[in-house]
Amino acid sequence: MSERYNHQTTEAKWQKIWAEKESFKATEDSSRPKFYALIEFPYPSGEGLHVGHPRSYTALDIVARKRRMEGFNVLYPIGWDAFGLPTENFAIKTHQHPKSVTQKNIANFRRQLKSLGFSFDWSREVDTTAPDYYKWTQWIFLQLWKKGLPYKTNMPVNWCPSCKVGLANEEVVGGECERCGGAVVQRRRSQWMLKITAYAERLLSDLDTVDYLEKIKAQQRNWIGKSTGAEIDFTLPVLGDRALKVFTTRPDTLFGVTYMVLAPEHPLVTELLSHAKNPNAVKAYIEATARKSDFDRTEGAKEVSGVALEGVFAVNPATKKPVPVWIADYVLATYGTGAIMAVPAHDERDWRFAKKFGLPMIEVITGGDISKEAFTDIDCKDARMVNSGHLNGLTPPQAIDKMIGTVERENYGKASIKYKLRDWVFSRQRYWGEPIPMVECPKCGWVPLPESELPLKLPDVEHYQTSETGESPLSLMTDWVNTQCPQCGGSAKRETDTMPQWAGSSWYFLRYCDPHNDKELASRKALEFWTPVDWYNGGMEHTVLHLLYSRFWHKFLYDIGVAPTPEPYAKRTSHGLILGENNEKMSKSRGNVVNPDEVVKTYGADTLRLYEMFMGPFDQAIPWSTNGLMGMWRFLSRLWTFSEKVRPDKAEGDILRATHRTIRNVSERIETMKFNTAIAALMTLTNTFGELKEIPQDAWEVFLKLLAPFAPHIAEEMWEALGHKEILATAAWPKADPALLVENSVTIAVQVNGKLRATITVPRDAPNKDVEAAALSEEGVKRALNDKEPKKIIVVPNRIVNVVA
RNA sequence: GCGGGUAUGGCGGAAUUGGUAGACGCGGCAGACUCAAAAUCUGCUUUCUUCACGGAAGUGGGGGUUCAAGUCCCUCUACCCGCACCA
Repeated sequence: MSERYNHQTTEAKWQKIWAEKESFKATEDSSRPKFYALIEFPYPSGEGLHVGHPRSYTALDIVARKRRMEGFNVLYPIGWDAFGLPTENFAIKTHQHPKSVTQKNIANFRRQLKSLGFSFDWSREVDTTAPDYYKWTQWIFLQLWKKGLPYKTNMPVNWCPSCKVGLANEEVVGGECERCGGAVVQRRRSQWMLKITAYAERLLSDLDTVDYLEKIKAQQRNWIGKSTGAEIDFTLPVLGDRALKVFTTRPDTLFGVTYMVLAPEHPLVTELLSHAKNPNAVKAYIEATARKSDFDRTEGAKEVSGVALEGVFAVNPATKKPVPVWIADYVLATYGTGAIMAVPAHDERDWRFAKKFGLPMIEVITGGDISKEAFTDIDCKDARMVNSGHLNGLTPPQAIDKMIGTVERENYGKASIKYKLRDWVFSRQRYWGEPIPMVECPKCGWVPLPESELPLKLPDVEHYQTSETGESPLSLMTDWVNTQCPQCGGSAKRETDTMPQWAGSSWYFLRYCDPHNDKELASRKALEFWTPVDWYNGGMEHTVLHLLYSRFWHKFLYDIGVAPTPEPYAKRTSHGLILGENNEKMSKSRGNVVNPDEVVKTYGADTLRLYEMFMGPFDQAIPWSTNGLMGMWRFLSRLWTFSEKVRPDKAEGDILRATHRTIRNVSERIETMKFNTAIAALMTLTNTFGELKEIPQDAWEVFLKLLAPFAPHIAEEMWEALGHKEILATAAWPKADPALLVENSVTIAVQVNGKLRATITVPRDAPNKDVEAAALSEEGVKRALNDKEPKKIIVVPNRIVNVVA
């Protein structure tokens, strides 16, 4: 063994050995329990790997390596989520084909990941842009079509003028494009939609069956946004008593309704307009709101606006009295029924609106002061119904139940549930995505491609730029677009929009189970063997959309008998961001980006892996520290010198106990993702070894096994130096002996009136009397007692003595 | 506004879940080695006070429960993340 540790040769050596031995290849071997560890497959950008990627990959690599040593049959796969905008934009800018850009980027990512020594099964690599992969993405779309889940509709879409692409609501952040940060405008366009709302209830309730971090579940619930209440019909005399349907979560306040509000886009508005005395003012208002972006509408929330439909009234079904009808943009066309009953006394927005326009208020719940603010505390002790006919005297929750009964009995409404979740905008006017396998025939309408024609390959095109009108680049490929209707054989046109990037990532974890299958998405046998994913780790930025979309697709695949389980991921955790050294988000423009290649070259993959796990709690954002990184390098260099001190002895006494304590600590802390303290435990044992002249080999071997998941290369090298022929990666994980976890004697604290005055060392489980006597004979205790008699002595065995004086 | 979270030395952070606050690492200081520097090694390193022994204070602020509180309860403050005119 050379004196100084050479990480470059050692790391290359072991990476080669693992590859040659196929040490991490997963097989469907049912003699051992399976474990499926999953990380979010990367988007292979031109910038190369970010130091944030290895944080997640190392964490599950540690878990995967530990599981293998524990005897599990482990699947830890990797692939590329390679369709998408940045590549396409880069290709346009540099006059290359997106395909070749993608291939280059993948090659670079593959090299970088391999240099970090992750125990991926490289034989199962998938690439969402490969035709034999997206064939199955398209196949899933055809299955969705059979069940009526995709539909095409003309709808306002968020349009990013700079990316020239329609965006899902989820991709618009604060009125700006999530990708480029430019302002988003509204356009009307025909778009493919997926009916994810049909799965809203199951996506919500099945969260109870999975082990996700609580905050992830909370975000999913929040996004789905379930509200229970009632739909109530108000009749509109001007339209011959046709109903204006509203949704409310507060049917108890029905007697407090003083006006109605329709969203400007509500379908009844046009008809009602002709009955209003002020049609021009109303039209002007509607046009003004149409010009506003969603962002302006919500950002201007403090300034309420609206217009009355003068002369138009709706009849409150509870009181039979007419109330005026208004139009205001604080009511959203896209939620509920697009219309509300306004109860200004008990709703903050209605209260603000009524104040501004001088509309009346009726208090129907006591307990607040509605002249100052809306009273909305439904669970307030003093809250009782008033001015509400048969509801008077009830608490609001009682009144809600009773009113729903009344509404249903008297037949002007029904109990109802609404969700915030909206259908998924599934088409993009871009080139670099999966073609949607649909054909539009003038006679037959939208017709799916037969499955035998899949994959529908992306044609090569000269220009990738979206046209100014917003059509996909594929629309310019007339040869490709013009085709025959699969149903009637007549001339027809292909869909030229492509799928969003979310499509390929919604099922990739299934493909890993059987990545080379050309008959099926994956064989039922392989899916039954590997799924569900046992542990999925990824970033918080994907805990809403990617998780929701992939759960949706998975549930659908379960329904049609493809996936064996209703939920794809048994457990989901998240890692925190790695910030720049200046505590800001890493970015080129801030000049604080750390390049993993350089770290690996200078300090080695093991140092990087250890450092990223040690830098702080795994789920928290944490700034990079080059000094901290060097500390890890010192730790490994120091370890290296210990090899010379190893003697073929058996550990005894304190060293044996320290070793077993470390086994327990490291084992537990890997499972709870407390990697920072797991490494601290390894360092503590290292410090113990440092004090020894000779290190017993059995203790040293245990240490190397514990180190192996974290710093696999150096651990293998030192393991081999001991004369082992089999690699460490497949050695057995050590078990802590409970008998060795307890000390023979314990040092316990002695307090006087709760303050530490001395420590005493006594035999484990010594009788309380002996412990008391030892405590009282301590100088520090005597001094603090100052000749006073103790009133009471509390002894917590093996922990603490507190003398109360 | 709603939901989730955080607050501990100069810094990143530990604390067996109510029992010796500051593990581990970084940084700093002193010493050894060296012509010198780097690297390495050895010690010290919460603050105040004391020549010293020792003592006092201390986990964002205030209050409470307890023999005992970073940990439990009440209350206030600050910051971070997500969602947000969602009826």
